[in-house]
Amino acid sequence: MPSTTLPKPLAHRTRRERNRAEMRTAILDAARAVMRENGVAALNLNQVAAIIGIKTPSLYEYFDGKLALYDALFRFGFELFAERMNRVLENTQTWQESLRNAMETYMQFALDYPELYQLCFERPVPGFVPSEESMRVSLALLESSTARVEQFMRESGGWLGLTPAQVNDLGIAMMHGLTAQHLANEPHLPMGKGRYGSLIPAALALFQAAWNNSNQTSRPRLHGH
Amino acid sequence: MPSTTLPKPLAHRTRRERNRAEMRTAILDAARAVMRENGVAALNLNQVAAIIGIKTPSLYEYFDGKLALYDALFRFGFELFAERMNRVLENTQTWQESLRNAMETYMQFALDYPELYQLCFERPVPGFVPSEESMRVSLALLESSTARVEQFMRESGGWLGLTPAQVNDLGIAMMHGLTAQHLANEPHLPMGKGRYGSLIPAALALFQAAWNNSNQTSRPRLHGH
DNA sequence: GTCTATAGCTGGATAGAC
DNA sequence: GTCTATCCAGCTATAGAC
Repeated sequence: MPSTTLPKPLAHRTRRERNRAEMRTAILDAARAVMRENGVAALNLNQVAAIIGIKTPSLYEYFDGKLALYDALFRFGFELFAERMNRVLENTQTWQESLRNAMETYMQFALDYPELYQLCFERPVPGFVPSEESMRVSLALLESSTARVEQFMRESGGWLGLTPAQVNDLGIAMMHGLTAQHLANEPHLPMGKGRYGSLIPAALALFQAAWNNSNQTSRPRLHGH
Repeated sequence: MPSTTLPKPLAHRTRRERNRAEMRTAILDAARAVMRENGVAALNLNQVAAIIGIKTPSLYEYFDGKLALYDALFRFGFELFAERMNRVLENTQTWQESLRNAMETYMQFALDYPELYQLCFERPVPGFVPSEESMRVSLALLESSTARVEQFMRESGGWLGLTPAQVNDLGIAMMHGLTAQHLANEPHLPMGKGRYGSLIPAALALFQAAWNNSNQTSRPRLHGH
């Protein structure tokens, strides 16, 4: 029968008929599923292979080993995060908007991709050192963030006598603290719900109040109401 | 020589001449050393045994296994932390003092005992569930903390319209965020130094400013200057 | 590229002599 | 209580046939 020489429909193609790139993403997806189930540190190549229907040695056609897999995931995670964060900050006008968007994006990322969040921001894998390229992404993000704070502070005056970098770090600490506590205590609840998940507005109010206070004591109020 | 029948000086006694309680604490100490070196998740019974100069099977005379060891360490860590925290909060008068002491104690504990801090507050061990007794210590601490905040808020009026529990959680998140970032980035620096380690005063200023702001907008200022 | 087979290692835990 | 000897499981990684 000549019909067997026709290409099968996409939906019927098995994994081993995919191309290299598709296989790599399939492997990364499977690895993420395993990490979500067992914890990031308990990534297991046998399980990964089983999920996508191949045998463990075949993985080595696509990745050099377990650490290479971690590295690819780390990079992927940071790029995904940076993309989200930059997109969301791109068109914000006020520092209130920026801070709010940053906090919500950070927590939402942790909820959407807990395995990537833990790998990228909590370093739970002993002996794993991320590649330099990933660190560059991280550094660039931090710098643009500080620059943004600096810009806002130039426009609006002092802020408790802190430098822009300090204000930025304070925001990061708050953001990370809320997210870490939310993930540790109520990871099943969406952002906005639960003991810590609901506290982003409160955190914003904290910064807002401090800003109000700083601006009315450090110099004359220009726009009282 | 009859002198050999005399008891050896304490300093010369080998570990196997100690009693049961001493052995248990020696094992726990060795386990902590291993966790500090390899990471909390990479606790290894062979290494533990080697450190105190016994063979691995002998450990089972004192602990039922690896998980039992984790559990004992978790409990020990939480009791140590609660003791420190309660002692330091006992005689504080103002909320400023309390918050400052709590933050400093939390970060100092993380620096003094990074392995216990990670085990107790970051849960890096897949499959390990702490015992109920330890959780009771944790819960009691949280309750007394919230009660303290409630007391302060009764005396000084509203706080950005937040409940005492919310204010408490906000403080915990800030405290945890600063500490986690400090440990992740500059664990070698003491408290008060470094990007995040130096930000406790800034965090206090943030809460102070918010308190000022809240109290002068929600009701007339009684003691202006 | 995928497989089978297997090497090689690590590490937790047990049996039983002393 | 401590040891030696050993088991067993799990996992990474490689060799070599197909």
